[in-house]
Amino acid sequence: MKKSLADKIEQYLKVLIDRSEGKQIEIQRAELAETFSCVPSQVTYVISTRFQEKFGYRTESRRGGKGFVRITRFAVTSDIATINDADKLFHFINELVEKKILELNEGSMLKHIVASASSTLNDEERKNLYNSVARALNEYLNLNH
Amino acid sequence: MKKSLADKIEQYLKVLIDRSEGKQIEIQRAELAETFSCVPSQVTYVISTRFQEKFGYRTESRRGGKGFVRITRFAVTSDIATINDADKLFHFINELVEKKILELNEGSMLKHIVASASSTLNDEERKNLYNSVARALNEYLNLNH
DNA sequence: TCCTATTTGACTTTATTTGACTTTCTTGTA
DNA sequence: TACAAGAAAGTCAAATAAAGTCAAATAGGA
Repeated sequence: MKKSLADKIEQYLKVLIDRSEGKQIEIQRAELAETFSCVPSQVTYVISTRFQEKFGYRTESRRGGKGFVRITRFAVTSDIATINDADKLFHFINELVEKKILELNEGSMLKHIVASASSTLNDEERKNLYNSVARALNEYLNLNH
Repeated sequence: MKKSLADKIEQYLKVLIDRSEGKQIEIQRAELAETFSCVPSQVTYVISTRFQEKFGYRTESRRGGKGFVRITRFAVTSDIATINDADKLFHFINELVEKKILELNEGSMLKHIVASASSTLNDEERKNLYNSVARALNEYLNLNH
């Protein structure tokens, strides 16, 4: 995938978080913008689109001198309950692939299973399936990683 | 039969997929249209008529800057229709692991997901899930071995 | 001819990038 | 202590980049 600037900044931050103690980092918006030669609001954009609560991140910040933006990842697991459509589930699976927790092929396989299985279900059943798979996958990963 | 433009684009994409790692490619619609000197919606047309689920392809996309269209192929086959309960499916998975077609942990993951996810589904949904997983596995196997 | 598949293009929706302006802190100084 | 200056982050809207939709026009085959 051709990476947009937003994608690169996202990836950079995720690596920092991965390597951090406590899955938490503090950055200075202006400094990060400097690093990527972009305007500071670009950083705000990335944070507000990619590090939302529903993706398992929480952010805090402070303005003024010695200001900062703090990003905390809470266990990948805690927002599983909200996965009830194909987009969210696929997003979840894609993230696992990105993080190298799943292989590309494993991700493809899972996505196919879901797409295939859901095609004969009604809306209610489908939601159920998406959520069940997300829970089950998460459960499995918790046990094995 | 004279090849239409749509046919040529289809063929081109299939070659790309064949040569790709993981039977998955990402293209930019506008760029491909440029290559074939046609309007972008022509590409959309090709993708929506030739790369459907029923032909063994799945697509995802993103609009906006650095957007893309991702096409993934999974092979389609048909003689696993009989797998419709947990025992048969688990037996099938175990065999694949024994034959070293699946890794031990891949097998575990699938069994876990299936067992766990199926517990919240009704009978009809459950059968569906078992069969879908069997099919997906078979496809996975066709692609990678 | 009639039907279906293809081609084209105008318009829509979504995502990203940029920058001007606003708000909120911290710190130094009277 | 109060206040002004400066440092950071936030907001918002415009500009740009890509993909999607839909329907009209055209081409090709039975």
